[in-house]
Amino acid sequence: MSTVTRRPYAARLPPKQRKAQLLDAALTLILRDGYGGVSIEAIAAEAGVTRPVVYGVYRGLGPLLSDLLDRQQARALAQLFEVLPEELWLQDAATVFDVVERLGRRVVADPATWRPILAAGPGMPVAVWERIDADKARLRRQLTLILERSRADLGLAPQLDAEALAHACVALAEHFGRLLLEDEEFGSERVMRALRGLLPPGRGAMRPVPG
Amino acid sequence: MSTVTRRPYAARLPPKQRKAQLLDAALTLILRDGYGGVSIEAIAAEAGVTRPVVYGVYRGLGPLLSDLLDRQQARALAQLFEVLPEELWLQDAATVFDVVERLGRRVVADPATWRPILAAGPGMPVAVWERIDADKARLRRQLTLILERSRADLGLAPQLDAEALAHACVALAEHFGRLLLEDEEFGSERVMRALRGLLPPGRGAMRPVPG
DNA sequence: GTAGTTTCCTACAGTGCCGTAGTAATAGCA
DNA sequence: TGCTATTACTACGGCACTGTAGGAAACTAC
Repeated sequence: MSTVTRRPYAARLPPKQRKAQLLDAALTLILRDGYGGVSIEAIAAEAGVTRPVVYGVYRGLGPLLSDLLDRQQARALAQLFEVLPEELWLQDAATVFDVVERLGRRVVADPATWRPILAAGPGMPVAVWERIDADKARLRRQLTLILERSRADLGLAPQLDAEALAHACVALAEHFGRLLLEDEEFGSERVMRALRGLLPPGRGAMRPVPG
Repeated sequence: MSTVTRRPYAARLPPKQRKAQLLDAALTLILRDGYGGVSIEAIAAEAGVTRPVVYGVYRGLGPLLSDLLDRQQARALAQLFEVLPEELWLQDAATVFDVVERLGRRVVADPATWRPILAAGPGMPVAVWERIDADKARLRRQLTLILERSRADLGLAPQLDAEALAHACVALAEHFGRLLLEDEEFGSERVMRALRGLLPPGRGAMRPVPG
């Protein structure tokens, strides 16, 4: 009479839904424990399922994370390029600030997307880091073009290195984005106020808006 | 006749020298493979020694890294606060640029110290990250004081958030420092030229130096 | 209700690293 | 030359995770 207590069956799901659920579980883990706590084991546990179930739909942790990255990347880039479309024209300092403000709003409105990207912190797997790094490079290229186009209107000196400025902008965006998400001392209103102070008559070689 | 091949004895060292050697080995690993490859196992191997030797002088990986951090932190902070002493007075834009240039020179002159700090990348242990984060906070505090003191001379608007500006400066310093060390496209002369373009008449709400 | 399919679980072998107990080699000194 | 302290090595048990093989449950359709 050996009633070996068997684990109760988890809900049966078709592969597609199971995949989505596993990605959600992985994201939850990342948000709660950081990247360090991510493993097949942990993801399975978080989803209330055993490891073989994970191997049933993903060949391993790499492919799973890659899939998660695809999803998160799509979400993040959509928000980003909505605010920074290729044909964007920064006609004056007010426009610049508007862009910054809208970016900030996206970040605080959707922390589940942005925290794993901005609050990189320690323990991030190499693959993830490389992916994010490539996206930052892409963003910089786009921003460089935008800045070149808006150079005259923003009063940027002709010899100014637009690519370097793009580097600076992305680095600052990343840092202040992180501040928005992580720092309790810097609430979003303070960050925005500070940026307003740093930016229009201050940021870059920007001349005050005439009129 | 069982000649079980025994590992040749490594040179015998007193604890103090052994410690130094292990720290060097750990640093080498970090520089070569990134933080991801750091473990007692790997450090011992890098030093040509077995694990128990490591446990003989350190209670574990944590204490070892902590000790390494002490050493590296001292080196880094010494360079940093030499350029940014507490009583520093940023009397004009030229002084600002001078500080930036000197910082850049330190970084490229001592990559072994700065790469593990700036080129954080993935896989960094939490303890290391927290330590570096705390140091950045300390740097920001000091910079905030310096900026407050120099506020009038730099023509910073009275309502400008000096702490936020310090955040921006440290983030930029970090990013361009990394660029100096890692990016082959951005050689040190280009980074410096770009910073010169971004800074004096551009950075912050800085008025051009009169005269 | 029974056969077939899908989905899940248990169980095991394998790997890499940790930490420690016990033993062997070396170096310095009598 | 031998004795002793110091320092190193071997060998083991343990943990957490990985992947996979094989069996059990649950749905589906007839």
